Amino acid sequence: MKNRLKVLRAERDWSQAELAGRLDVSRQAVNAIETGKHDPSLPLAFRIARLFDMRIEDIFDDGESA
Amino acid sequence: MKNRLKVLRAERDWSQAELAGRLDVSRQAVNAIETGKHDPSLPLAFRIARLFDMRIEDIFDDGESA
DNA sequence: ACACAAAGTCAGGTGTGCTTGACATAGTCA
DNA sequence: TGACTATGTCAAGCACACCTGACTTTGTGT
Repeated sequence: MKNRLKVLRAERDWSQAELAGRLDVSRQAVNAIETGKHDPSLPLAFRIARLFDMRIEDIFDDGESA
Repeated sequence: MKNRLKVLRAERDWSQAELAGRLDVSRQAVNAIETGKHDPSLPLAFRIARLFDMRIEDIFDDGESA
């Protein structure tokens, strides 16, 4: 599952630790999602989408055509 | 995490087993999601949204105000 | 009463999302 | 050089998302 977390974070000039704090998860969890090691849980995906005021589908991409 | 799976399924007159087949998961997985015992993984949430041609946020509700 | 389909549930197992704590590396700056 | 920040990574552990297989319950129809 690809995602735009790193870009969205860079646009706001946040560190991984700063983003982790805003999402109430560990810094390692943010890193693992950004580097593609894990997909977030659905509740965490909701928190991420809400934080950036976007839809989940606009942040994450599971690669299926349509 | 609340969801509208049961209603969407009823609108199409599908059994849990039929929906499970279309999502490529077990019947018990569908049942657990409908009865609120589990949240789906993000990839499964994407498959569900795609199957019903809706956004994830229109099917699932994590209860946060905005 | 009987058969059947759908739904719900349980046990036992596997894989993963997330945790804390620790450590390595690279970049910046006094 | 030495201190500090950001990032990446590892290990060990916990909780949960899924699995198969089996069983019970409920509703429908003969």
